[in-house]
Amino acid sequence: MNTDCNALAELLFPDVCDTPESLEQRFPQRELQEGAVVSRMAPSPTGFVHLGNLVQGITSERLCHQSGGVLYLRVEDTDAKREVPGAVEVLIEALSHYGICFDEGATVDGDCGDYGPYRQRQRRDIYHVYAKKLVAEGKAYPCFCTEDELSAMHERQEAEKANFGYYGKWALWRDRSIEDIKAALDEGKPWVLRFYSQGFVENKIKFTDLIKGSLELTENDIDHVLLKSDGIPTYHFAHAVDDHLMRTTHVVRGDEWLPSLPFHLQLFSALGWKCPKYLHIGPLIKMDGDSKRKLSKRKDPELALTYYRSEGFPTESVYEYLMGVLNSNFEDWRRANPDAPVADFKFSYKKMNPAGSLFDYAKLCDVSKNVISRMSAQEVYEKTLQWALEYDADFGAILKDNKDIALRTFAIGRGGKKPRKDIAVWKDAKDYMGFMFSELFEVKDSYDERFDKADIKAALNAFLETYDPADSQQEWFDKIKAIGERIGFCPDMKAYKASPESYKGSVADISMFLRVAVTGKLNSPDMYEVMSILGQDEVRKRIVSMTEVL
RNA sequence: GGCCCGUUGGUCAAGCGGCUAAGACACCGCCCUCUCACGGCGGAAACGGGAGUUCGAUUCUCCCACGGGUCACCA
Repeated sequence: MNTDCNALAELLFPDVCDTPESLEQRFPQRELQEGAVVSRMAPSPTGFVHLGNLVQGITSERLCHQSGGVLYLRVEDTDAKREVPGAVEVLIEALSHYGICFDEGATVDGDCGDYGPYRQRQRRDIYHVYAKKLVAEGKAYPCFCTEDELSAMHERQEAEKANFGYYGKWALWRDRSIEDIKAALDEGKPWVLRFYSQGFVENKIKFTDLIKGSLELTENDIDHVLLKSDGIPTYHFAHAVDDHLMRTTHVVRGDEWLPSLPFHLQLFSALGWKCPKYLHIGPLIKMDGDSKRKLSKRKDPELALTYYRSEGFPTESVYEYLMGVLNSNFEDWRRANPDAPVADFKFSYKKMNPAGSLFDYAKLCDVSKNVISRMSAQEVYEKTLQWALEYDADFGAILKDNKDIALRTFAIGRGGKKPRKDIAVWKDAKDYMGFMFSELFEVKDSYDERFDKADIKAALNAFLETYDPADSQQEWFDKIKAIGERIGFCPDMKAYKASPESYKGSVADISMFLRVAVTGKLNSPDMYEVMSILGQDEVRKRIVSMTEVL
């Protein structure tokens, strides 16, 4: 048997010249401090970067960089059919945009690091060394089944209510003689390499996942494909070989991989390797009608990272929201350390929830308002401008041409102990401050019908008469009170609330008359500030035109 | 269908055998206040169900229900 296995290995992989030993030497153990985590992101280059990638990326990145370890990028391009040109660039760009930077691995212009190549298709020869070894040891064998045969098998299994898959009596090529194999090979039939599973579904294995805790799984009895007919490995085989040779200590991935974990464990064991620690992250869920489901690439635009960019969420907001989902104590930490860099937060996988989390848009907006409220006016201006130039060109041009006004408007109520929180996404800036620019100013709201138009007009005219841009805020406000008092509006809010029926209204209403005239809206930031930024001429012009339409 | 994971207020979540079961978002009320925003105070709101183990279960075990994931030469 053993001689047969060796002969088969030679027959299948005549060109392999490297040995497992030489590869071990080529990729030695990393010399890192005690407890250093080596992890990776291993996406397939589909051109679509989603929240799940980021969640996994943040987790890996924190674990590595908090421990003095290494984070690398490996491109899982084993499925040529799904590959999209330029996807690697898109991915690297998107992740670095969110602060995920790699220490080694695939880069835009090649590889960086001693454990490459980091693109799986370029590692073909490496996989074949181990494929040959497994065959020689009787742990893998070629299978010549066609797609049709396989699907026929699946149907029969369905009819017999048997478990699906290539195993036991269904594994047609499992114990074939070398003569049969030779014959098939001579006919030029395509073949895949399958794992010779020694597992039984009757057996349970115990395993501890760093996030899920202790698990009891069923042993794998399926002879999974190791190498596809083009000689390129499947995910499973590549995972074992790469993570071993690249000296990965922690594998962070979505929990959709949990069902194949028993197989991976078997593979590591068959190859004689210690398996890495695993962290299986629960999925991001969303409400769909009354039920929940995993966020889907096809149906949910909010899964794509580009969505947040075009909506105008600062990258920090998305990052901090996700950090809060991963480690819920992050929120408390952030409140206590409003200005500290996120890297100061002690991230722990132990705080991660084993279940999936529902994506909460309202929460994201709240986080984002807080993030933006901590920024300087300058920063808000720059980021709004950057966003607008890309997604709202007209607004972008206005911001660019009116930098001073924009900057001063963003500065209203900013920087203090209790900053305004009006903006969750850059898009909000337009509604918030559009009236500051003549191009966007329009009267959107109207006066409450309970007010007499003559009173409104009188108040506006009185304001025009007494308005002096040199007034202090107190002087300005005193004048408004006086105007109101003269026409029967209470100047003192407390007195007004005590007996509202004694007055036509209050000083708040007089302010509102001005506010609608000047900003076109019922709500706005501080009127005194707004007026001083707009300037006397513009303020007068707007009030005059309001008196004309009344 | 097989296998696996999960289940604390509307949502995110603390909790890890004994608590009046944190906190945040959203919601409601009040206060502050020239509107809004901010801030302050308060309110409503939860351990899926059933058996065990235990002096005592949200916490441990089992069963059920529900939800999710996975069963490819895709990752």
